[in-house]
Amino acid sequence: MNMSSSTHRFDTAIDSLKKERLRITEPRKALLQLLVGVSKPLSADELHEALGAEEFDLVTIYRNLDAFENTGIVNRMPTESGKSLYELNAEQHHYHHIICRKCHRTEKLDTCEVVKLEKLASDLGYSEVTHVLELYGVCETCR
Amino acid sequence: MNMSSSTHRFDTAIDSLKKERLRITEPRKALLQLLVGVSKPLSADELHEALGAEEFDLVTIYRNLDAFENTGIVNRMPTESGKSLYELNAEQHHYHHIICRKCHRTEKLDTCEVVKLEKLASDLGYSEVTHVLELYGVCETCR
DNA sequence: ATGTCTGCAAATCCTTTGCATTTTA
DNA sequence: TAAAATGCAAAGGATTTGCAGACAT
Repeated sequence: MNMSSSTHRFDTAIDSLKKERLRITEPRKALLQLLVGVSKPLSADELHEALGAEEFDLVTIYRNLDAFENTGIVNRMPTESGKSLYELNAEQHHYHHIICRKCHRTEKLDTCEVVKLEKLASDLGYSEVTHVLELYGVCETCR
Repeated sequence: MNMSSSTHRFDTAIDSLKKERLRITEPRKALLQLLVGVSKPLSADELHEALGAEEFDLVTIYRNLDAFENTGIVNRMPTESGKSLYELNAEQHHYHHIICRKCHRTEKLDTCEVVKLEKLASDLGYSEVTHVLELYGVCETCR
């Protein structure tokens, strides 16, 4: 992730906020800055910590992640453990993750083979079809 | 789902319990009976309700679903809403669901195209690879 | 100026844990 | 009868809500 690409992703996100008439506040800027620079999905709590914890309230993080999700800026994904992870919605490229059950190491898998299933679903009459797909396993170092 | 197939699935599940030295109790029999006869994944709470609610404690449902998951009798899947759904593990046939965001109607999609991704993950050195995949959309009647 | 966003506190929802009692094998 | 499972009560963790004050437009 080089600087100009992060900058671009940040600007794009800010534009989305403006288009939705959402205000450009300090917490929102900081959260977006963080999200564009990060390479794996993080929980609300991890994002809160990464921002300094005392800086902004956890509730604000939740509310903004929610707002970001609604405007399509971030993707939320529920995990095996029941807690959700968030990542910037990389429109350009759709991928999934493999997550180690023990150390929670996370790596990208840069293919998405679910297109056929989505087609099946829309053939059944469903619209706005999206999916949540995560792979779980035990990584080499944890085995 | 005809009677003999339910019966068979029930017996198979009971056998798994015996093999794991888990005891065959009233709540477990009732829960399995329910699970084999049901066609879509249900939450712990829904299962509890379906069993009569006063019959057994919700905690018992949770503990048994957990035990069943560990012995491979049921699959647990986290959902967009943060709550988990459970279904009998149909070893014979792997499939996923499409869930309506509004009415929560659930239908099976009888293909799984994720095999390639799992292979990718094991090539990365991960073992015991499994996945969670759910599709979300808005069904015809809700649109 | 006004409607939106924030922080704080408290509530809610789902799930888990502790412990005394009952039940299964 | 010993180990495991249950029920009840209470704790826990993640997320949401209410409301008064602060801030962006």
